[in-house]
Amino acid sequence: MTKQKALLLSIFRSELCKGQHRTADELLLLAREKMPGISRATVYNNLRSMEEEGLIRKITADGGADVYDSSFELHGHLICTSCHAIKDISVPTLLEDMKRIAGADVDSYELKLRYVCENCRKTV
Amino acid sequence: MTKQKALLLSIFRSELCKGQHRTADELLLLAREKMPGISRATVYNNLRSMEEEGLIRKITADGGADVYDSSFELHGHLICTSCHAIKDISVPTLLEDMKRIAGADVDSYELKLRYVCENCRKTV
DNA sequence: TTGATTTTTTAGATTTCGTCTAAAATTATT
DNA sequence: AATAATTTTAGACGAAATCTAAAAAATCAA
Repeated sequence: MTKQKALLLSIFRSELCKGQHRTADELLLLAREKMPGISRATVYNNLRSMEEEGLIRKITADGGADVYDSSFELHGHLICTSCHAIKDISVPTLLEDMKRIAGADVDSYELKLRYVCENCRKTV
Repeated sequence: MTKQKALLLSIFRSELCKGQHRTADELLLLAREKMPGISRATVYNNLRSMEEEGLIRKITADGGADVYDSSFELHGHLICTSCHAIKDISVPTLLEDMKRIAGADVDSYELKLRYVCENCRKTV
């Protein structure tokens, strides 16, 4: 385990990322506060390996950059089509349901639910 | 309705796109067979407006380019993590289930199920 | 229809995000 | 300690999509 990867893991486990969804670029900036010279490629390399190890989860966002979250549990995302805010949502039986419907061994899923959040609903 | 947009719609409704998932670039090439001068920007413009009108659906792919499909019904996608092939899957009650679980008016969803397709399972 | 207004198209530049490269540094192995 | 394997680094590179400003086309109004 390199210092760089350990740093990224600690960032994910810190309050900085609790319940948050961070872009690679944000994570690069957070990492550089502790380790100024860390390279962009290193952040991307480690994000990839951490995702492959199941330590973090990548959400392929619609418009902008991909976003990472640190929670271990598989879950869905509510995405506001107006302000683009993302909220986690637990969907307990979805994986099992999908295995049954698909008739195949589904390994994981990515579920994005589009809606308009309360805030935006008010201010429109 | 411009000729360009009409052409793109006809391509989506033709056999060329039935049950297929096409990238913007593929659609540009298909369009240029009929209208050689059509611009890349025009294809992107119209894909966006057609998606906003609900005529087509955009799937933000993990690695490569976004992909569009022409089917009207909301549905999920089974994506093979080995060969990246995409298959449609009908998930009848998902939208209603999600509205209930989220306690909010979910407008639509994007569901990607990761699995290894039969072909790839054999050849590993 | 004619002229004015709005919308769309076009070509190419630009931006954004992420990957690749090759050398240097670090880490692991013998 | 010497060798091998892995990771980091800086910056170049690439793919995908958006932006720009001018031209063309479509729409609207009289």
